[in-house]
Amino acid sequence: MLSKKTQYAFHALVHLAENVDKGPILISEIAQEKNISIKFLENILLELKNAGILGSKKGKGGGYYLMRPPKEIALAKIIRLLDGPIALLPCVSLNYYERCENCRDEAVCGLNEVMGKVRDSALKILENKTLKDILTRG
Amino acid sequence: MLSKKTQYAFHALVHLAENVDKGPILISEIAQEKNISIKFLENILLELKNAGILGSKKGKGGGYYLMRPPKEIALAKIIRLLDGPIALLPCVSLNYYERCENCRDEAVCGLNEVMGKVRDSALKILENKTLKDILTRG
DNA sequence: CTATTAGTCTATCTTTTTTATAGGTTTTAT
DNA sequence: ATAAAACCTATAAAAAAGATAGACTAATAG
Repeated sequence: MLSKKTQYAFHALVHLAENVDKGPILISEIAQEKNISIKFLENILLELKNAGILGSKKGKGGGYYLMRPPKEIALAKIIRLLDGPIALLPCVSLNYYERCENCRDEAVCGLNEVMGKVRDSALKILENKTLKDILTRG
Repeated sequence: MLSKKTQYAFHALVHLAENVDKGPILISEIAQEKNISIKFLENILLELKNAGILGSKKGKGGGYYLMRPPKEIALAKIIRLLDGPIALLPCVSLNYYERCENCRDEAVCGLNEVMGKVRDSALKILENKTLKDILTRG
């Protein structure tokens, strides 16, 4: 499961994407709209900003905004940033690989092989779907 | 990521599957072979037994054994038992569903839709691949 | 130039989950 | 009887998740 942090990030990003035309959006507005603790959200948005995904403006008329169009922000990027590995096992993670401590040889480990396939099938979606794809429909 | 508990369970089950012909297998043998804390493993095997996946025999000549042939034990079942939901969000989980607290209507939530697809693609593999498919190859 | 607004930064705290251990109990084979 | 081995319950230790606090900095309006 994704952490609350990542779940909140997605909802916040959706709100920002749905209001791109309105200039910077207040943290407090997002918090209220999406039912998220404002202080917790503050940290999350800051992390997204430090990763170059969001920009911000201080003072009156300030707030947060997307640095790129929604269709250029892949879901996988957000998950990896806030939650870490997408793979189910460290030994099949592309970005957070760790050697398996419990098997002799990963090259012939069937678990490794199957979990690699699960990772691929998840990535096929998460690398290609973007913020644009998760906006409210209808 | 799967918990250590679930990872250990898979490795233990593989060992049991690869030794089905040898009668009951000692916890201590599995622990040594797979490099797992024996006491931790004890709890895990007990849980698998209580779920009907393993059987056991006490006293001399005792140990654990599979209750069904490896090809009838789906990976999804093990994960759900020890780790809980396979889905990335509570609101798309089939077995551990919880309503989304952060969106107005799941029926039109794009995040819900995409994460549902990720769940389906993972389940397509995890429901169909069994213990037999993760035995050491070659 | 000062008051207000709003993000920035860092630290801490609480709770929950994960991982692991301890130690006695029961069952079974010999 | 004895020894082997699983059973059971409790607890502890460590890590991660979730949340909050408060002082600081930058921008804007007047």
